[in-house]
Amino acid sequence: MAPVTKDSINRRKVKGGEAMKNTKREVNKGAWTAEEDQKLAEVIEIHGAKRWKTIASKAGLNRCGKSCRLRWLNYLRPNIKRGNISEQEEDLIVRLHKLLGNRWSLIAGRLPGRTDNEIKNYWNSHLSKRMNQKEKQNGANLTRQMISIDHQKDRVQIKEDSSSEEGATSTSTTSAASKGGDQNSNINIDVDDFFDFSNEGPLNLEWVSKFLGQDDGRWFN
DNA sequence: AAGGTAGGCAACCGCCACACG
DNA sequence: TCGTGTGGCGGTTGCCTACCT
Repeated sequence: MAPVTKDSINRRKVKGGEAMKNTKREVNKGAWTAEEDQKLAEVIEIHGAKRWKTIASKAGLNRCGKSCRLRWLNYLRPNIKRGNISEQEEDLIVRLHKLLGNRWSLIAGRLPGRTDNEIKNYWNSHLSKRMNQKEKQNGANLTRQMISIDHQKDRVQIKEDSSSEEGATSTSTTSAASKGGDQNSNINIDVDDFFDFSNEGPLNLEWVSKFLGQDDGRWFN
């Protein structure tokens, strides 16, 4: 299947933008036009990317603030990458998903220029199917590491989640270990430390491997 | 050639958390 | 403390294109 091209998307935008107007509430919905994009970008350049409701009104767009925010973050934002997800990025997505689950915003935070929406779409359309195939190949008994965050204690706990193909799931909790500690224990670490990426390169896989030590090879071939 | 189907992506929806008065 | 507004997030939908029969 050939990818949906940018041109085709833009053609769709114009057509859909007109067709999907919600006249009852006088709020535009559906695809964005190039004119709307330009207006939105101009207003954000002046006022900054905050107070989305104000931005929407200042731009003269019959859009809600949420729609403007989404459009900016997923499409118009500078330095945004679109398409052509590299093998390295793909590998990182898979590893992070194993660690974090469907926390797309957190995963996107590790991939500069990528949006949570793009990663979510990429996962749903590409990786999830391949993961399912891989899991079937590897047998019924799987071990998944699940992250849980204790907001009261500001701690992150990584649990091993053993599941079978029948869907039975049991979560075992063993004694806490220090960060990067015992291989057979759950890991209990500091939230700020865990999500502090300031000292790392954007695609540094070492910290992922620290938690997923059993996976030292690529996921897909 | 025409209709059906799957893939892919943008955008919307609903819920939740947080800030502020 | 409570109500309201706003932003953020994940799930889901809608629609177009390319491929298949």
